Amino acid sequence: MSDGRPVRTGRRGLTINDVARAAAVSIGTASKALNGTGHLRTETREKVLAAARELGYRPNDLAQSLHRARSMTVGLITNDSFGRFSFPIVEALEQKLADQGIAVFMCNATDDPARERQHLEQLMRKRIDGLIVTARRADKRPALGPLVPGLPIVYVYSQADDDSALCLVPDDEGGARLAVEHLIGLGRKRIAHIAGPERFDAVRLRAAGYRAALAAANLPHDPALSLNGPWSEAWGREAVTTLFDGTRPRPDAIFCDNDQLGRGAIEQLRERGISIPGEVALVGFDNWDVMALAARPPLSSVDMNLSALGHAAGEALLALMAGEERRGIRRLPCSLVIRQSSQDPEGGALPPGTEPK
Amino acid sequence: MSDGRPVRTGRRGLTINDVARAAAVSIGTASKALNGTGHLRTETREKVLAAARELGYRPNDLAQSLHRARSMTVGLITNDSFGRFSFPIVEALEQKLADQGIAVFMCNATDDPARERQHLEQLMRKRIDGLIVTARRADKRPALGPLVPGLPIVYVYSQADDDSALCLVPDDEGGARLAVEHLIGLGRKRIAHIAGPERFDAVRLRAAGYRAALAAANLPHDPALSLNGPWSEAWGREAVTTLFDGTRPRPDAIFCDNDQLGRGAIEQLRERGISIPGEVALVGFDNWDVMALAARPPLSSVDMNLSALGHAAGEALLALMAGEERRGIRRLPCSLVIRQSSQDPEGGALPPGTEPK
DNA sequence: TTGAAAGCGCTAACAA
DNA sequence: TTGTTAGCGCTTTCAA
Repeated sequence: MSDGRPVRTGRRGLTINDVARAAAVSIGTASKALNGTGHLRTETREKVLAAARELGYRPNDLAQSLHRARSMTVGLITNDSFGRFSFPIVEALEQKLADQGIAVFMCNATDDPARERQHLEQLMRKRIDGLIVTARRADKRPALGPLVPGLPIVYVYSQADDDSALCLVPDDEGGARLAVEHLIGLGRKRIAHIAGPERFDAVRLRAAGYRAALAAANLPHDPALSLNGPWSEAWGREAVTTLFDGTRPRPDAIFCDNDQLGRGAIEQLRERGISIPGEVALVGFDNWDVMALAARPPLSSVDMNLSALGHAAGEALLALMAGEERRGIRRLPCSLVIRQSSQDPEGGALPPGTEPK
Repeated sequence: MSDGRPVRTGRRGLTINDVARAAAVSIGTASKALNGTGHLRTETREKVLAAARELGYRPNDLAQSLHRARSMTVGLITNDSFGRFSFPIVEALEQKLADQGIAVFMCNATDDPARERQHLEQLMRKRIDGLIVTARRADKRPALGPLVPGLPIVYVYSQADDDSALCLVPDDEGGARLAVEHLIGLGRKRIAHIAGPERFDAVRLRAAGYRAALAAANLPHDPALSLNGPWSEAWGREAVTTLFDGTRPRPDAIFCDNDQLGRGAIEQLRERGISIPGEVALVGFDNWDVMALAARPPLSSVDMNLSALGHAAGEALLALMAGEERRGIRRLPCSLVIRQSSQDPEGGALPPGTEPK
């Protein structure tokens, strides 16, 4: 085994050379055996494999990448201080890529463009094969593409101000329509909308979906029933107070732009002794279980299918990396999770595109 | 510029060779200039740097790592599929390491040992310089060290069943003591404890802290005031119902093992018309803002300082990577965030180790 | 079917 | 102070 040279020291691992020597073959042969390439006698191939296993050999991806000009890594730049929305996305994404042997560098930029640049620079030095960019909300952000021409990029839960960019976002409008159609299906006629801050793209889209659903059912749209405010439970409560202040006909259903608003609304209704879903049915947005399930009664909610979004993002990045051309904004469907707050008391059939829970 | 050889094709970047040629120096000189090593005339150094900038040269970390046997990457294996706890940790950690030019591979194992092994294998092939392991709860897990001898590992918010492992966790016992001492400081004598499931290490430690604080103040420990149950708001509500069922003297304060329990408790007290903090003061655990702030009144809570934990983990990993020896369990201090649910109505001085908010 | 050798882009030891 | 060169561990022609 010893050949007169100094013993390998430090954390340096075994090389393919060691395997070749142990198997008494050339290094080229060992490489072919290990990679399943070329034409080799089965016997030789197995001899090498056995030696590798025996020695506990682990190929060095760094060296491999150097040669192949593919690092089998991608970068992930996130601006959601790693929250509730990006995590399910990232999780699915990571899984999808790991299945292809691709590892993900995680970088948090926390909305600091300088930090983002710095990360991008680092990632490029590591020769990433692709990049995922994700953010807190689906509003436009400066595109990264021009900084790194040729690098495949997918924006997910995030949109770039560049038509040639590929962006994956939930279909907010469709999700809202789903919710409101469901309420209409319950026979409700006066459906209020407790909405988030209007500067959010998602908020405007959900409002559009709300109005579209009303229009499709020939229900009038009463602007007095749409209230915008912050993303908080407190606003959900306050909005209910306003809606039920007696100056206008009471709504018989409420669509809320997120589950915190929904929960606040439910609490306020409960305190006023208004029955749910009897007098007022509710649907929230996000399907954040910790909120939706803790509400009394549990809150129906639109699910953005973030895992599916992450999965799709992984798939899209792989496609781009394979040389495929993709661009534009893709809106992925939401689904509706029905809980007690909007349960049809009659137990009627569910509208299509929904799932009971 | 053209030297007769074929034009560089594909996504292959510029090499140090290109820079050297552009600056009309040798490749060795270029390397020294770029790395700030060796002795070079300032003029030459700047000429090289200028050429590099001009060309938009980015060193190839892969090649560099191959040579230096340091990849400047670390792996992060997480088992918290939920993210709420690990994210603040990971965020701080990533930042700490990025500052040192180290990038983090994020791997989600979702509690599947096979997946974890697979990830570890991948990471080793990428020649990571270190590994962080994090989990959902501070319970013991099988150590990874034996699988990858010599690799620096830090367990954070997670403990390995191996004395030689380095584990960083929040000081649950100390945190609980902080909370209960605060309640005692408010003059409360009968302090209940709404606890999580007993199989959790953290739950047992918090119970110990609770008892320790009582003992230190010479208050009796009434077992009837300690109730274990699931981590849900529903259990928080139910526990209050039990505590106030009239069969025992009423508590005048409650310490809850997390903020969901705390919020449930507050809601139930509110429905019973019991004033907070007047009749009953409360403190929760986790300082999960979305819960603590939405409660009425806002819930005081123990903060595990997860960012500090992440920062410390990064620092510890760097130390291990630098060859330092560290082992054992380190418990990092929690702090107390006081809100209305336990605000001293008199506005007295705060006990030490706490922060108002 | 196997072996030899030229590089992938970079660093560091040694020469000049 | 600068240039030359031998690798780092691996893949892939091209010969044998």
